[in-house]
Amino acid sequence: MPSDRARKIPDADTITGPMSDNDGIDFDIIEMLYFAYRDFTSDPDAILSESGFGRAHHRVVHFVNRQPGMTVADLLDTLKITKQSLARVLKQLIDSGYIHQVEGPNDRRQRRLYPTRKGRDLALELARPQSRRITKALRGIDPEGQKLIRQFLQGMVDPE
Amino acid sequence: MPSDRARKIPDADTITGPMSDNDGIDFDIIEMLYFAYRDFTSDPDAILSESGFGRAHHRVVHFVNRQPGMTVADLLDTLKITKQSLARVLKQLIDSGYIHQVEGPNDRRQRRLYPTRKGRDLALELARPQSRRITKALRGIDPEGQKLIRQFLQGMVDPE
DNA sequence: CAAATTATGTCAACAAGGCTGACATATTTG
DNA sequence: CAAATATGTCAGCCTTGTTGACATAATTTG
Repeated sequence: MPSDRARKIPDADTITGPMSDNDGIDFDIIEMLYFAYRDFTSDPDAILSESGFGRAHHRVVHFVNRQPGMTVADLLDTLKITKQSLARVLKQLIDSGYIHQVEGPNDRRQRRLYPTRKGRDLALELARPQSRRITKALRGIDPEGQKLIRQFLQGMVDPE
Repeated sequence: MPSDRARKIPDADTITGPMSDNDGIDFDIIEMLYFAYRDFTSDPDAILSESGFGRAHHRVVHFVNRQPGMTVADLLDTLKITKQSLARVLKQLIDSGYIHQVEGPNDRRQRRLYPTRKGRDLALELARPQSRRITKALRGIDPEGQKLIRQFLQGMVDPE
């Protein structure tokens, strides 16, 4: 049932020319970033959906494995989400044995986060296809070129 | 109320060593992609939230501006989402005058999508901060290097 | 031409993962 | 002791994805 609001002919306020890199805006890179990230996350997403976890769990597992012993506050700073959002997924990861909490050694209010063996294994399993994708994309690019790519990606991040 | 399940001392199943690039996995690039994309989308997100739109609207406005006259099916192929998801945001964009539908010239079932002036302006406004960010990240990288970056990003995308 | 296929729209329900606001508790700090 | 800090939790809301089912108009096919 195509909507009855479709016109037969473009009216005066219908733009027909494509937006292209002419305007000094690099639409190609903008789009490539979108597609690259979409596919980059698709591999772990597929693995996670089997365990009933999602992308949010992936991030938490990843960063806790990268920096075991980090506090909840560290994680909130890294992810830039609210503690209520974090609490939901963190609780599930703790309850299902992927992450342990340890009382802070100096400050007993803190909950230091550590992966379990199971948590480490999951993090590695999720990283593997992403690493494969990156390796493939870097194929044929020499170390200098790879350094430029890192520099570019780093330059895209807001300075802290 | 720190949970009563926090241990005082890491037990046997607590991994304390960080996951690092040793395992042949490039965790640095994995993380940089996450941070880069997060910040890359933050600029348009901030603009959109003022108009009551979200990231999904951004994508639709972007692609319709990139290829005016594309059909709904084209858009579904590009975004790889379901038509029900698309319908929600597309309807809002049409109702608020950012996008027009025109009956397909050969196939009258089709709804060709075109931006209005307002839609084009929005797409450009959203692209501008992203373009600025890219330009900044590319600063000091010569054309050959920029080509490698494009090659890398393209290589991250699944072949169609 | 009748039947099947295609392009699109729509209703309903559900899930993930963001958000805000408010409040509670334990611990540390001044 | 009072204030600040680290964390947890309840309740509700929003966006944006999902599935399944069904409807309509137009085109294509046998």
